[in-house]
Amino acid sequence: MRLRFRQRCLTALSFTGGSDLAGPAFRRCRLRSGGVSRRGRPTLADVAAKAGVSLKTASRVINGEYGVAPATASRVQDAARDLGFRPNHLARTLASRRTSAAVGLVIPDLSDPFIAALAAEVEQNLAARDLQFMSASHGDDPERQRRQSRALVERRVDALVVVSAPGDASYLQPEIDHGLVVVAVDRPLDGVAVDTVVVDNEKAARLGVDGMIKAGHRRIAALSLDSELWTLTERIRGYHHAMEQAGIAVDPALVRSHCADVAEARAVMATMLAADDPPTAVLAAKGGVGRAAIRAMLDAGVVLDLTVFDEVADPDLLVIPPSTVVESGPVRLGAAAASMVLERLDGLHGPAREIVLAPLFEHPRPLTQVPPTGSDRTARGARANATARRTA
Amino acid sequence: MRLRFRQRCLTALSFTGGSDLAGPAFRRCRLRSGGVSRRGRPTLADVAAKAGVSLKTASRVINGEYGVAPATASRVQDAARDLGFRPNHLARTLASRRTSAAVGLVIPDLSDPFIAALAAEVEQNLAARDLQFMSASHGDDPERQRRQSRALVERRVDALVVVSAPGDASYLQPEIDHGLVVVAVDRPLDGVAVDTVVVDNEKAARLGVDGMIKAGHRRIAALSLDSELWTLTERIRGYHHAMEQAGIAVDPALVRSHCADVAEARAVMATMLAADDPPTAVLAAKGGVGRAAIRAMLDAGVVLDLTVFDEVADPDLLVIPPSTVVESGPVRLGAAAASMVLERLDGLHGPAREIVLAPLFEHPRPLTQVPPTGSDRTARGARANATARRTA
DNA sequence: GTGAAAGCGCTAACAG
DNA sequence: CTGTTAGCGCTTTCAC
Repeated sequence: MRLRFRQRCLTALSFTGGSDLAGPAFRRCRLRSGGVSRRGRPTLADVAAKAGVSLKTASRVINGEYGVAPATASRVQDAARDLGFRPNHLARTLASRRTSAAVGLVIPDLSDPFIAALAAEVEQNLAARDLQFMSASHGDDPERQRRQSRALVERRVDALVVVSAPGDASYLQPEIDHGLVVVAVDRPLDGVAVDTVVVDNEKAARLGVDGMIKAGHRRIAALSLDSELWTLTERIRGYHHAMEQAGIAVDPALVRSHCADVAEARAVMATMLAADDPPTAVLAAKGGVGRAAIRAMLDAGVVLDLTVFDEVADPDLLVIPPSTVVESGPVRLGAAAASMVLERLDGLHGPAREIVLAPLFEHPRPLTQVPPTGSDRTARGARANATARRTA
Repeated sequence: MRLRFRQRCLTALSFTGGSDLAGPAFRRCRLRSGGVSRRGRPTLADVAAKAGVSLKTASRVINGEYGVAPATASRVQDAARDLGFRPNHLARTLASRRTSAAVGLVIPDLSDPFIAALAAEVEQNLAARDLQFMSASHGDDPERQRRQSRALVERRVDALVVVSAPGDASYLQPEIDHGLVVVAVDRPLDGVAVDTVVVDNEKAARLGVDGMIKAGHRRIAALSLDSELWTLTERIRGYHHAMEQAGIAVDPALVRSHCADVAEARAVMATMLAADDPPTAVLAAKGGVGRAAIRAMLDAGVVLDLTVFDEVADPDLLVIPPSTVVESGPVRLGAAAASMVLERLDGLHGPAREIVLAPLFEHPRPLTQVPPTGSDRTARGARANATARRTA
């Protein structure tokens, strides 16, 4: 096959000499000769000339306007086809004083499946309205977010959908004043009042921890990353609320909300499990942290109840499935954000709107019911067998 | 916190009255008054007027050119800041006769983690060169791919990176002739000779199956989806080659390369497992199909050796980890594609280049060694215990 | 039915 | 150091 593939490729039309770009500045080297573009794209004027009509007539045909004799129209169409004419959307936007029909997506990182799912949904909803979609990643760096937003504004996007990095974003206010539509999704945007769609992450964590408390757990660990991310801090707040409401004193040794990375989370979990008084259940504030906890449990040979967030891909197929999965639902977030954008673009005025979605819960595995007797049960007491369960 | 969030949002600067867009056509309603744009963005002319200088001087300052008196320069800068001026990249592109500094990514679906990882890598490499990135999904529909490509060309992207739908793409040839850089990644592009970076999928499958044969398997099933996708058909070819080379007659009952979807793949696998003469190992040509096979094994209470593709997220954490994972490596594919684009944009001429990467192999679980005696071993004979393994 | 002229927001030569 | 004149590729008046 290796061979076949090579063949197919190399017997195809020979390469036409490469791009007409040269030098790091990508300057077009366009040599005019006789009034028609040498290389580079033909213009509407070229088409008009070839068809022997005026610019305006050519324009009418290309835009499907009425009032052109059929014969003239087809002459123009032939010329356009022969020349490989493609209308220049940039010039069109400029001349028509219309908007660019493009929307920018400012996100942390496209390679995160949660973000990718959200982005895909936004794109699909916008594509249905012929809006082009440009994305720019900021890697949770506020400064990069600012630069990326600026770049998109300079390209005159009609709207910005933002999954924001932490930090102030009031630099967007002037753009909003100048008519830019901004919608915050998954995380609120600080310093500007814009349409927002988020999930109640505090409640999500609170209910998750509550479920574990109801199952009899009292020693519940909480793991998160060292980050100012709104979603993460909300989840840790939810943990504390749930414990407080249940009248359980939080053991500081069980709360590590500032792990540097996933590897540290795993080590921290291992240490907790090896301690005299290990937790019997865990809240992991982020997908990767949850998987780190699972690895630590695997290493220690124990199975604790576990609440994780946004474990998008088949949590029930994990060796130790989490007992509770909280989903923000990237698809519904993306869909809601897209529809807010469209409404604003359609002329909706009025104050910033806020949608707070309820978190979604899944239980790939039933919680281990911990008998309410005694309070210093060990991790080993809560052990369960990973192979005991079976999925539908 | 629910409360706190509301507060923070609603006490922020009050919403300024919405976008300046109205009606479904998104036409700007821009009322001029006294020569300065009422709403809509200020132009360089506005800045120049406010600073009391000519257009060209303002332009010089905005572009950081030399030869402007410091006092003049700062007056212009102040004016620009006060007005909230942002250069119009579209107009700039048009006037300067330079390229748009944008690259289009034409992909099947952003929500696929493999594609998302590839896209993220392309974006990152291009962003480092200040190239804006636009993506467009085609959902493996050739007609949509054509439309999306056209839309990107009309926006005058400098290059197109394509993870192609099946089918002819020779409609790109005129664009290439007009200077568009096109790079195919992960899957070759039919009908045009362009720079290409793919993985040798035939070899990937062949080696994967070969490994299972070497472990003693003879009844090896192959599962794939009903699709013309190059990657999938290559993998099925690889399966047949491996079997042929080993002199094993392929049992047609074990090859189902045209499942309609993942659910059907699961059912097919279940049927195979329940048959008198079940397979002892499986090749699943795609991530989702692999997980379907795992579910079927789980249902049947057996663990067969399994080769899967592109199981990006922690295959070792699956209940039944595949014995072999073949990775195309979305990151290296994306990086290679990006660098090919950059080289062409930097003026590299010459024939289409082809990079064929070797597949990457991982073994989350050692293969079950099947004794070479007898040939009608049942699935039950190859059973293993999922809990016996432990990961590093 | 068709076309000429003006201009979108900017840069690119040239002059002063 | 600064300004003037063209024009990018297209749409938009408004006239023929």
